[in-house]
Amino acid sequence: MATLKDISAELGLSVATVSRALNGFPEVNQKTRDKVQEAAERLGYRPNRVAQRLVTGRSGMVGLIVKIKPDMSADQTFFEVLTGLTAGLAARDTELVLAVDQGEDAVAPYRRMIEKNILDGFILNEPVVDDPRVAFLLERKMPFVLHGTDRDDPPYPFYRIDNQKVAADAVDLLGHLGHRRIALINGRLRHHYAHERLEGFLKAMGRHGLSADLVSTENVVGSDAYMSALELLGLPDAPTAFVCASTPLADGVCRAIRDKGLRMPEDVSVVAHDDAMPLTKAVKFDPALTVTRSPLRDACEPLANMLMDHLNGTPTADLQVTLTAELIVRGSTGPAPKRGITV
Amino acid sequence: MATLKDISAELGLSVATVSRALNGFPEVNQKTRDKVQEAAERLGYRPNRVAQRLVTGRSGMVGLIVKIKPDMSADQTFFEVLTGLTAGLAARDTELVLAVDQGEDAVAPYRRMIEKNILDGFILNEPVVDDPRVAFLLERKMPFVLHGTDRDDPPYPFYRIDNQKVAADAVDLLGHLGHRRIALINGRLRHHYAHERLEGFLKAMGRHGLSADLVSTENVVGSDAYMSALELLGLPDAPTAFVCASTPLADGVCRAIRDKGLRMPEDVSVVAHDDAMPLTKAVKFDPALTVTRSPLRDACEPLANMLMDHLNGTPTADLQVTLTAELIVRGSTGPAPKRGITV
DNA sequence: TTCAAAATTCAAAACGTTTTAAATCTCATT
DNA sequence: AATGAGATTTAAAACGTTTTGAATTTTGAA
Repeated sequence: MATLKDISAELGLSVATVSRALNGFPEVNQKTRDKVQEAAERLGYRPNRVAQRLVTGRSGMVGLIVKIKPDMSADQTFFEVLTGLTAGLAARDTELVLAVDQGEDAVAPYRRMIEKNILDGFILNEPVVDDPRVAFLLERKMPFVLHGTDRDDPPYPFYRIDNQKVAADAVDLLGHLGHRRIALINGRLRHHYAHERLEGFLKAMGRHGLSADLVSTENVVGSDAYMSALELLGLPDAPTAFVCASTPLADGVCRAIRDKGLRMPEDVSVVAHDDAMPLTKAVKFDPALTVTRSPLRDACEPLANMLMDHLNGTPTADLQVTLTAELIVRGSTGPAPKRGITV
Repeated sequence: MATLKDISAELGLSVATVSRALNGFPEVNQKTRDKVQEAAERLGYRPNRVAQRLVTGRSGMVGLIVKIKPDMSADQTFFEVLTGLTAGLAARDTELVLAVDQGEDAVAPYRRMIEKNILDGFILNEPVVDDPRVAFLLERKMPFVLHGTDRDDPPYPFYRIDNQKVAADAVDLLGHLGHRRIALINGRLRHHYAHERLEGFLKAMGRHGLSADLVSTENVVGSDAYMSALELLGLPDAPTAFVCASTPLADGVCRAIRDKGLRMPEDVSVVAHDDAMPLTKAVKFDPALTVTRSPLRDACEPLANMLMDHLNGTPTADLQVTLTAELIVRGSTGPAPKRGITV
């Protein structure tokens, strides 16, 4: 493999000039630059990244630690995330190193990777409230970006959606349609996003002068949501609308509505948040699902770029991005039924 | 971050001695070694891998390029592979770098990674016949190990199962049970393993003096196998037994058998090869599936170790492993029915 | 023609480790 | 006390790059 020295010997130039010529420094003569580039091409020169990294102090690698949950099998989502991240990182000449979290202590794999001393930073996802990984990385001063947040006023770079607004938009839509009894089918409160959704829901309900007594949390999969919805629909003052934290949860809710002999949207309306995972497509629902939409895959490249910017010294304040999810009204929402429903 | 120089300054020793002490060289005085280790501990010394790699010429990273097929969603398998590989590599202080193959030319991502000049080797899987990636890596003299083979007499390290024997064992079992009309439901012949299975099937059928005219290839998913089996079962001289290349294919075959109003194993026997993927479990079949079994996840750690050995100069001949799959007889196979079946 | 300024190039240091070859130390033998 | 073998340590080179500070060449004006 040709080195800078080979090129410099070939052309009778110093290594420094060759380096600068190839790296586009302004102070090198155009003729020299041309010669150097030609020779580099001819000799098949490829910079030795290891040497570059030794001198720049960067490893050129960032870590992603994937948590393997025994119950869930990886869906296409994971590959989308992977594709997005590697694409974004490749554009900045950085590699993605993968490790596997096998359950134990959440920070253990991060500690291991840090001690190996080969990573410039991390990409974190699926934060829980006051995530211990976040605390650990902050303490060790290891750069990272978070997809989502783990607290209300985070001192680190993140890329998230406005989860309060997600819930509020859903409530506003349903409120304007005349619904008074609106239920929330939320995820696990250990996730910060679930907290935010709940808060947004409560505030919006308050603005509409509605009582927010129909709240179910800790729903993980569709069948949880199914059970929760069934129970809520059995109440004397049952909901006429559901706000769901995800499309899989909405799927469970829709099943419950059907099984109760109710129609959607005539009897009950449903709004869900849609991360646009390939498995449960909102448009595949019957009727198609009204959603707040924010494709997960859209987050990957920004995340990669933000991490690189962070490493290059961009101040944290400039790396805190909150997106607004788009509200897409489809067939699963309609005007509130004229009177209460009894089953 | 403490360096060797810091330790050497601290103790008034030379950097060389410190390095040797920490790396367990025999020529350093025990007292010195103790002092060095204590100081390293105290100062929190971690070797700078980049520097190590610059001098040793190794990057300490190997690549895995995952091919994303738009149709299939990743099953748990991928995570098992990932877990196995990272565990095996971590034990040898090596990281796994992931890249994504987005469809284009099969060798393109390998070329990209090679030109980046940061990988010591590759792990390849799912080879096709005369795999272009293999040809490319051989030509570039880039070390790799292959899970499976892409040709009959491979000049590279591999870890595979004896696919001819897989098919032969199935045929032998069925032959001894009195079956004369045995069908093969095979995968795509572009995969070398499918070739080998076919060859083993044909040879074994020949040994039993049976005509191997019931062969279906190019079955990718269960529904393909369903159609193929349906067609074969409609023939005048229909099969009384099926040999299937995988459990998902066996699932399709079983559906076809049921839909034809036939019983398993009374009317038709089924044997499949079982890579022990979590999605389609052989024991979940009714009756449980007779299989040749060879868990995919068992291959991961050996593969990682073989690649490391390969990098360390172990001759290729010592790194060509062929395992025999275990034959597990369960309820899906029984004696051939007394007379032919007509539907 | 001369000289200062600008443009360009250079030599050398630095990054943190491993490894080679040489130097020093220790200690038993003469 | 001198010798020499063995044990231990050292200085320095090497890996391939970037970068600093100095040196050289070129340019343009006086």
